[in-house]
Amino acid sequence: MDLRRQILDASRQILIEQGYGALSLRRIASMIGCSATAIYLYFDNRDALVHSLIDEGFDLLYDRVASAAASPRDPHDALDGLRRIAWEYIAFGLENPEYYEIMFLLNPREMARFPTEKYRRAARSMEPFADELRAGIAAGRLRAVDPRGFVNVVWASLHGGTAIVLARRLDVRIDRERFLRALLENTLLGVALDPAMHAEPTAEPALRAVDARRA
Amino acid sequence: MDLRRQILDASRQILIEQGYGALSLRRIASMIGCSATAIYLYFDNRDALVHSLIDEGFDLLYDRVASAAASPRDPHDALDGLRRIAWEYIAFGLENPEYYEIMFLLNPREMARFPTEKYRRAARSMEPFADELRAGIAAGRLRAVDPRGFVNVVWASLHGGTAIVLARRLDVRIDRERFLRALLENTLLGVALDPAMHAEPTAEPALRAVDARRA
Amino acid sequence: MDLRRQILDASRQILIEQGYGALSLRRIASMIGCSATAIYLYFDNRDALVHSLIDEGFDLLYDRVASAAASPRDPHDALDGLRRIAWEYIAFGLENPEYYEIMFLLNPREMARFPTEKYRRAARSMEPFADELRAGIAAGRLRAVDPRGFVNVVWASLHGGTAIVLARRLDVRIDRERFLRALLENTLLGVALDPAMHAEPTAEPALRAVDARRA
Amino acid sequence: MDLRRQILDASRQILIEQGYGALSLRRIASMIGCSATAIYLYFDNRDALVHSLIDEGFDLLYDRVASAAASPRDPHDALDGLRRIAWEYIAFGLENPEYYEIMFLLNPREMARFPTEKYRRAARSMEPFADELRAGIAAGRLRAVDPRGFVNVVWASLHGGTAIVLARRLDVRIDRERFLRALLENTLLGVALDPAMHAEPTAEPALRAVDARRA
DNA sequence: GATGAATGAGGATTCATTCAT
DNA sequence: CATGAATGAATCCTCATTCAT
Repeated sequence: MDLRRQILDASRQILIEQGYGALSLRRIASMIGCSATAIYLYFDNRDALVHSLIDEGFDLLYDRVASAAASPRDPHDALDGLRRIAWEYIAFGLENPEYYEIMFLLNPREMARFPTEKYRRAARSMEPFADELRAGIAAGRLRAVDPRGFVNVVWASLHGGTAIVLARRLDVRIDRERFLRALLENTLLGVALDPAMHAEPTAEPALRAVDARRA
Repeated sequence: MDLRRQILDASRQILIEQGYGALSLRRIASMIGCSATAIYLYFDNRDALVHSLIDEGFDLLYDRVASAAASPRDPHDALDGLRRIAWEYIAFGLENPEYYEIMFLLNPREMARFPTEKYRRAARSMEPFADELRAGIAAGRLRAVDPRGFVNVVWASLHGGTAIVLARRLDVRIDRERFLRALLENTLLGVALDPAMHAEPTAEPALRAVDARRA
Repeated sequence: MDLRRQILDASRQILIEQGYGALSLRRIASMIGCSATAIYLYFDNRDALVHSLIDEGFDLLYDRVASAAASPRDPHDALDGLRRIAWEYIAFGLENPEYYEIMFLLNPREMARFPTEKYRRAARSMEPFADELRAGIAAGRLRAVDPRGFVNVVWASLHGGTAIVLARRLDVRIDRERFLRALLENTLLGVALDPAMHAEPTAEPALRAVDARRA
Repeated sequence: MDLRRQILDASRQILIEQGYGALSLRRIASMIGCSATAIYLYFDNRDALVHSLIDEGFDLLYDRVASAAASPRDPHDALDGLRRIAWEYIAFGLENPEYYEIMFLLNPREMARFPTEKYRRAARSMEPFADELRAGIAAGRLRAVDPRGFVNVVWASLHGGTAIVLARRLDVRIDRERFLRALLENTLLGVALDPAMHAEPTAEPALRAVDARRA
């Protein structure tokens, strides 16, 4: 019924199945079963449509990350909060490759048409992480580092890991979850007071879900 | 004269100036001044051309990284070798955005036509790093970790940092070099025996060169 | 409030600013702020709308020409009346390029859908001129010519001059007003009893106004 | 065989039969029987195609006018040369309405994309007339007037007459040829030494040809 | 080796118009 | 009186690719 919603969903599906390059108005229309011109009733043009998708993606990511930040955490594990937030970021990427693609992987040239400012919202996604970090430092649970700098460092690591997995560039013999967990743990070392705390990673529920879906 | 060479160079130039989306045979041909069909004499099709570029890129990257691994290092700094190699990877990405784009940033769906195996060569690029790592561990200069796992972790970090910078998604107020150095130092923490060794980052020559070129 | 009026006015404005090719229902509607379908409540279709504009234009032109014919004239100048009327025609064209375009310049094929008869009203616009001419001949102030034939000759001249100016095809080094006056004087030679009466053209108020508006 | 020639000819035919607004690449292609994209092998884009047509038209017009200027003339008729040249202009317009349309009648807004300079060639078409005029004045056969100014005046008249006829806006009860001849004679009055020379117009061969073709 | 001619599929977008409300 | 939803046809144009030369 809600054609606008249908358009956005069809776009995401095409993104998932065929990639950004295949996201044409015609294809969207034929997938929905409406005329290509109907899309113009809801979006000014193709870019505006992608734009809306990007906005949706950033909202979704922020909500997930923020809710992870709001969830209860292990009081005996100083890194637990950071870990949960970081995992949520990764899980978002793996569970919503179509959003992640247009939000973070889109060819820099392709996205030149989109207002740079929009992409700054990427940084906002890491704010809950920054808050958690500052709180930990203030409470003396975490090593004192420059919060802003460290947030970017963590973001880069998470992004790198997510991108590599999504692009299926990881050696098939490597267990994805172990890889991502090792990446995260290594990254968080920078604020860990006691490196000895880093035990073997256990099964990560968020990733299990992704695996199940993909299988 | 060597038309094949000209084609590849023109392709790279288009990639640099206009991005992957603009890489069309027609454009390549008109830039060189030959006919579009002439390209088919040297490449089976458009994909094969990109393929060759990717191959070249991987060769180039490997050479740089390998030569960094072969260069003399500070005997008093256990991380010096790893650092040099890692920096070389980053520098390659920043200096050759056109190669890096098709090698690592290309939309996963777009490149579905390329043999996945080819992309495994990405891993090979990190072999010199792995060698250095194993040597360090064997010599007791580095903390004992699973070399293969750690290499992937480092790769993810480097890739994330490089990708963020290339996509110009880093907050403009953040100094790029400091960001990348912090990222690298934080990543190498995992194998550092003595965390106290991490001093303030100094100017990084490789990045200076990139800056100069971009300016 | 009067939507019909608003539609017509918006159409004229689009005609002025963007030309006939840009006169689309969608554009009209968006300029007014109503729906495109609303236009169909007042006009059968796009053609009918243009039709109405043409009608308006012919009415406007006739009124101006007729009022020029009714204005007092120099009793010592036998051509004064003809001159005033002719100038009014030219001034109408230059001041209302949007009307003039659809009335007289519209591609003959484009307007095939409009009843040819409508365009015959163009001739009616010259009737005051014809009357003046007949009166002058009857009074012996003007050379005896076939009125109907001469009216068409004058019309052709005026139209040619107006069209050339509106299409901006006149060499920029040529003064527009002098050009038009020379054209008019030359045309009126045919009914002038004494060619010596043709003095230097003085400033023409009607054109001054147009100039002011365009500047 | 010569597709470029075919494209131009088909374009002219569409122009004649359906007008400028109907001149689309698809229509051209389907008329010829080739693909629409084939047109791009010979013309950069639609504008360039029209451009070529305009160039052809101006060349054709100039050739005709120039050859009229070169033809022998009645030594006893001071206006004979001017008359022949002017008629040739009119005849060109009536015989080649498709050329005349894009050269002189094209909507001013539509042709904004074409270099203004091109349209200056319109003036060049009147040069043979200007030469003849100057020669006549120099020889004392014609009344001394400002040649440049008078040329424009004549051009405006010819253009007006031609445009009115082509647009079929002339009252059907008026004989087209008589109308055009009257227009021309009246226009040439400005340089005639002896107004008494203007006899009844005789049949004009050029127009007969047009009539025959149209019938 | 290299080219020119040609194509079919597909790209985004605009338009006038209809219909149910 | 007015609208919103929707469409089909049309617009120009770009692309990778083929084929005969």
